[in-house]
Amino acid sequence: MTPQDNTASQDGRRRAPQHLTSAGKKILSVASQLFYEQGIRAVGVETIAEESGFTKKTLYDCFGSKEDLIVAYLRARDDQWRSILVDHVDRHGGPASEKLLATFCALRNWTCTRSSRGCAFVNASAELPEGHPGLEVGREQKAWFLTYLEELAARGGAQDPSYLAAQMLILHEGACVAHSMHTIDQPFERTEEIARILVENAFAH
Amino acid sequence: MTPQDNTASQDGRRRAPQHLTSAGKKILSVASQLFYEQGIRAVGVETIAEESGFTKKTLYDCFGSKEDLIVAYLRARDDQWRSILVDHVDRHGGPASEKLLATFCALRNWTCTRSSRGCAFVNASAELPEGHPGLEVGREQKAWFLTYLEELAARGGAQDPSYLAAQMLILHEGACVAHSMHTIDQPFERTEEIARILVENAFAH
DNA sequence: CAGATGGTACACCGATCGGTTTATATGCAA
DNA sequence: TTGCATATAAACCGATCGGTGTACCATCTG
Repeated sequence: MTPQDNTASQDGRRRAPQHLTSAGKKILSVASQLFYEQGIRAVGVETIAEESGFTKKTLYDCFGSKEDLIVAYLRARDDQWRSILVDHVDRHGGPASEKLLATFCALRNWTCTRSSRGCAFVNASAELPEGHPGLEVGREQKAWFLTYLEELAARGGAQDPSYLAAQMLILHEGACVAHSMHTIDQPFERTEEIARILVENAFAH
Repeated sequence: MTPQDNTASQDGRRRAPQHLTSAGKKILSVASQLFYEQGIRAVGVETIAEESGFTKKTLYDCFGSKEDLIVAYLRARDDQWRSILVDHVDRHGGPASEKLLATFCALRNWTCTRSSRGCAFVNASAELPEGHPGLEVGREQKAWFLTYLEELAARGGAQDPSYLAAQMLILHEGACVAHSMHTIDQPFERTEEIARILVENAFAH
């Protein structure tokens, strides 16, 4: 529950980006940006090394393989989104129903600042072959998020928390895609309006 | 409006897969499956040639480049989804409001038979670099779909057709992702239930 | 019969991929 | 002072990438 603890939570398995060399941190940060903006397969380790100002040797000393670097990238993104989401929702006062709606505001903020090309885990699952350990990170991320929504819904006294959570999740995914594909205007606002209707329904007595 | 015409519509620009050699058709069909199931960048032209039983030379005689083959793949998928959607909705009797809901049934059928790994255009936009002609195919596809939803909504006398269409689009995208990521059970049923609520709201007097 | 057309088989191209190796230099801690 | 950890620089590896060239063969059409 401490501030720096809100990303290490829920379950036993957890990451370890903190005991990275400063070179490792820089490489991971550069790799994350390139992977997200150009696609994982589109970016070679050579490019990552050059862009980060370190050698390929150093990269391999820090991460072992491109596969492990990809996993580190996805874990780091997972961490960032979790903490941004939780922070935003926690700061948002009001009943749990309002907190549920605040998740869409968090999504809009997150998306507009550093996530304009859709969900990194959805993108990764389009690129990575079956069995790649990065896919497991994505599954964990989605499962965690669904559980988080469920807890919010339950805390607010929704009639069917898991049902409402599933609805919210569909909306999140939809907003994310609609935004990244530029199909409609103001996708987050439109989505939050849908969510408001569903939330009101779910909390009706 | 003739049966074989329902994919060549709307605007001037249109494809031409019909004047493909039988070898070309086979190559395109194999490439489509591999591109969709493993990702575009993950599949090399060598593999496509081998799997389809033709030579790389023949592949290049038919399509010119991998880039053009990718575009042909996306166009073909666009065609297939459009005709399946329109067929399904046309066969579905009832008022336009019911036809709007039928689009989710069409999506479920399409997805469960040959589209279990999410939207090909969303996946492509995660993989392809900016400026790739395949991205334009995706934009056209989404724009067409939005217009199609809008026309259905307008025909049914919705209060704000473009607003309702945007809502429906968000739901389609969300259902697609939720299904391909296996995050929740019965995503299409859950999504259609949301849609029903929105449609009822939109047609309320 | 002549000549496109559509195909096979296969060697070959330069570039890039992920990954390794060797040898060297620096800075910090016992 | 010794020694380890963290770097650098750069050559190198086999494999695969997208794409080309050449030579030959079948079939259909005028």
